Amino acid sequence: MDDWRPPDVMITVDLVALTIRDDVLHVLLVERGVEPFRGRLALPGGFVQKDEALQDAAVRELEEETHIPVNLLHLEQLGTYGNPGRDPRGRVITVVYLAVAPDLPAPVGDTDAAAARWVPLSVGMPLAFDHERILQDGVERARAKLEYTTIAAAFCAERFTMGDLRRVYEIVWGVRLDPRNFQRKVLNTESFVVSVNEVRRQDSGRPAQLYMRGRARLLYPSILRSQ
Amino acid sequence: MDDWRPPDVMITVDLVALTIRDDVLHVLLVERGVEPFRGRLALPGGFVQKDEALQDAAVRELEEETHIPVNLLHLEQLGTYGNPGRDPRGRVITVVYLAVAPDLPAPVGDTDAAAARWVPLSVGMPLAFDHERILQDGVERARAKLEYTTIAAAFCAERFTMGDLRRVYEIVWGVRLDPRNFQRKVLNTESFVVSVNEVRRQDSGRPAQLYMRGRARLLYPSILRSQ
DNA sequence: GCAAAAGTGTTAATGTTACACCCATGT
DNA sequence: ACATGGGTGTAACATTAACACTTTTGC
Repeated sequence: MDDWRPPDVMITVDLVALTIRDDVLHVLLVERGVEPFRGRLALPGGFVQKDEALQDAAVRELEEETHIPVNLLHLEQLGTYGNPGRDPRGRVITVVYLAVAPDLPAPVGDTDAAAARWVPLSVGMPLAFDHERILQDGVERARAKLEYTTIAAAFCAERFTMGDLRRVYEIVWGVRLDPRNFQRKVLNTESFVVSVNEVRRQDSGRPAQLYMRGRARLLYPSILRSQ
Repeated sequence: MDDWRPPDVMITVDLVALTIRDDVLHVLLVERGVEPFRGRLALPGGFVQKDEALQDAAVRELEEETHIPVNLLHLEQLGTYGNPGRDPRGRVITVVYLAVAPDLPAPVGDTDAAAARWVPLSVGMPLAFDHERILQDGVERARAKLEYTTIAAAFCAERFTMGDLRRVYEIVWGVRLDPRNFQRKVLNTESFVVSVNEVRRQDSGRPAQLYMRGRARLLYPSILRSQ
């Protein structure tokens, strides 16, 4: 028992990064350039570096691939996946973070082949490793958290209208919500959003009030999925 | 970049195991026999073995310390803690599982000093490593999940009364719940509990109907903490 | 009979849903 | 003028909270 050494393992951090683009939920994916699963799409990620906190590694990976300001991001730990055999190269345990980001105008200059890209989530595409399962878990987490947290605002730009926020719920849940009841619920929740006292003109219809994210992180009462 | 190797890390699995004993929430702790933190209380845990799934490691550790039948346990991943510096021996990343168990009569024979023991949670006792923070997170997770899952039944023995179940909520949340409203809510939730058609006499009062856990895992509507 | 806990029923307050209606813009 | 989306008000309905009351035991 004295000479016993723990088995060799490797730790990676992977990301389920979600955004809404053109009214469709998108996930950030990279195309693998090396075996195993060469050419297959995979969640972005990489090894945790020496003396690097897990969440810092997630932020670093995300900044390498996107250029979204960190203050507009929602980032939380999703779970850890470590089944033996999930990576043919050996025992690789991955700590997965869920990131929710607004759809910002794409930064210029990043067009090399290895770069990550936003892929619409609609189709059931094959991913490398156990990433399909992880992606499923991430989407389900986001869906669940819309109900009782203010995570929906993380899908919106810094300033957004009530319609923008409602559209997040409608797209992620795939349902229709009554705009009038929705607005009342959001405004009745202390500090979910704060008014900017400014309006935004759109293609049609009356200009909409603008809001910013408030301090609140939890919603009570929740915004219900059923309706 | 070709010769780069991922940094050395060690993976452990730790447990926040909770139960209710004598109407007080208890956590399973071990007294450390070696440095660092020798003599200090710590969460039970150990290294993940080669080709062992993470949850299997958690079950193994729990069975080594307690002898609770696995089918009566609730077990879920709580989170992964990997800040550099959390363990003075090197980079140790721990995947923590939350276990909820009924308070079974203690098995005979296990009385050696290194064995884990149930410790009442009331006092703010110093724990080894970052285990205080982890324990806090575990208790908060259990508190939150009482609202919208059937996890409360995992604190109860195989057969339990409505009063037993209500007492779980009252103890874990530290509140009083109306027995009449509570019973109605539980019975109105399909498959939260199933009746055994048998009663249990107690020290005083009318004998209570017995129930077993149902198939349901999620509660809708939730059981509210406020009231 | 009395205390204690289980269990049933009723009412008031609160929250949710559905929808009528007005507002401010582009075309 | 009309279409479109924003925004306000209200009534029907469902859920929750509070509590009066009965049941069944031990002492």
